[in-house]
Amino acid sequence: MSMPRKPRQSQSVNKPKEMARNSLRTNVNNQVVSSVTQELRHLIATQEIPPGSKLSEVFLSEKYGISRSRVRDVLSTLEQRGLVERIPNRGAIVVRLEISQIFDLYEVREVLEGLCVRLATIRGDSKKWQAYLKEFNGHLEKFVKQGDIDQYIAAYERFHADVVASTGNQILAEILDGIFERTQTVIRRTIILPGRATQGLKQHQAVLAAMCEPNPEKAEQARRETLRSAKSYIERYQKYIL
Amino acid sequence: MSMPRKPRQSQSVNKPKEMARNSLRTNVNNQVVSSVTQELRHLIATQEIPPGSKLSEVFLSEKYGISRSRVRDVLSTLEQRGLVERIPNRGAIVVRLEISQIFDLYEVREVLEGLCVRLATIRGDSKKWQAYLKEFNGHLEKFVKQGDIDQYIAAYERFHADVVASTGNQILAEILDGIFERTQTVIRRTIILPGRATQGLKQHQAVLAAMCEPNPEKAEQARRETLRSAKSYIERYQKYIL
DNA sequence: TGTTGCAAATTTGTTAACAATTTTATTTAC
DNA sequence: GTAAATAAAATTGTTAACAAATTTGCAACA
Repeated sequence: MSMPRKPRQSQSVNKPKEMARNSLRTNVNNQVVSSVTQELRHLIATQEIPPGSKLSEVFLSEKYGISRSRVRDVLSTLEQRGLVERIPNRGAIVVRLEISQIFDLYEVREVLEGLCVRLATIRGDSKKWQAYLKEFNGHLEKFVKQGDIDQYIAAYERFHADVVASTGNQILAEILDGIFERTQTVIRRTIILPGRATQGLKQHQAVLAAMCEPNPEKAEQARRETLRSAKSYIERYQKYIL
Repeated sequence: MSMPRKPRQSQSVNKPKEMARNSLRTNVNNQVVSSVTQELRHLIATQEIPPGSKLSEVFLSEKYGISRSRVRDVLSTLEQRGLVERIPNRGAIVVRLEISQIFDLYEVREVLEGLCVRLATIRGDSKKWQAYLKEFNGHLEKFVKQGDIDQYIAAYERFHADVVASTGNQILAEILDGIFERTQTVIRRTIILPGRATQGLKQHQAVLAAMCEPNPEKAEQARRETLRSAKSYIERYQKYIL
């Protein structure tokens, strides 16, 4: 009734010119643009570019050697991901997370991460979780006691990525990714609060133990408890986090 | 460390030229672009533009009277929302939802909608839920028995919007919105399956009863049960839905 | 008939120039 | 000196023209 062409039936069997599908020029340019997006996402998430910073179009276009139009595409992406706010005729600035939004994000994160470990327990390989549990009980505990937070975080992030992948749920993965990049700084600031790393480790161990049984519901509950706990730390120490 | 300008301290108290902040031209154009986005989102979500349809840039630019660049902005937005797939040099086509993605969406939806009613029960006005319960027990039941599905859906959507708003969680609202527009057709096709509307109504009544008590956890569990039930209907009748 | 090759037309991707707005710098008046 | 007015510079928004790729139409040929 309104569209130019109806859907096409799934193409004839052999595709004659599949080779040219991803042409050189377009592909290279796409790659550049998405790598710039990737880099900016990272720099903003880690606050290497702090909230409130202005992202100038000409500056970025010169820095990354792409045209201003491409930069605008990047900024649109960042805007839709909630990392940047664009004010008409005044440009793009890195958003500053309100404390209320942090709590909102944690409420959502709690149920999604809970779902995550439940599905991973059901669908993932139990032996894998046993290996992680060993790691968490072993040298990770030492790292935490020694205050080597970076090692702890790195190991945890590997585990987490593995859990998400094990769910086999792409939608879930994407949503969690979006939440993660908005809470990354908060997470890192929470983990260094007094007693938090130790408590967090203990809670992760509980989650892993449930995953090994395997007891999906128990793992889900344990994971949710972890996040409620983190949230209450943020509430208590919010002056130091923001 | 790398950016052109550091964040600016929150402006001096009086803002001299606030009037011109949203200038006419920019504002009008923004409005047009976002209304086109809005319309296309709706047309795709309701499958008035069916999956597989090609969205031609020149066609859309002529139809809506905007330049091709603006159309491309719209298409980027639709792409990021997962409604459209863009193939380099070949254009944008409306995505066809895989059955596995539908299940993924329902898994996520289950926990998020559960969270939703729990928070609404805690934070919303109990009297409001009592009014809805009355409506659901009264003439909505008649609508379902008479097979007046449109009335039923319309009433339910009003209730749902109210629940989401009552959570006061903007993040949750946005994510659910994104999920909703991708599952809208599935929802409408599920509701007309034999016995589904009646069962669904009964389950909604159970949710509302729990919200009236008020018993947040019970409401959450009931809501999740509703979605598991819908999901199993989809599994059983997937041949008729896709 | 149908299939291969080629040129024309269409469509998408990109950029550079222009327009509109905001910001900064300078001048002027008190 | 301070503040308002004004001009210049810088920045964002938009479009139109160009480049590159894909699709289509049409012969030529088996």
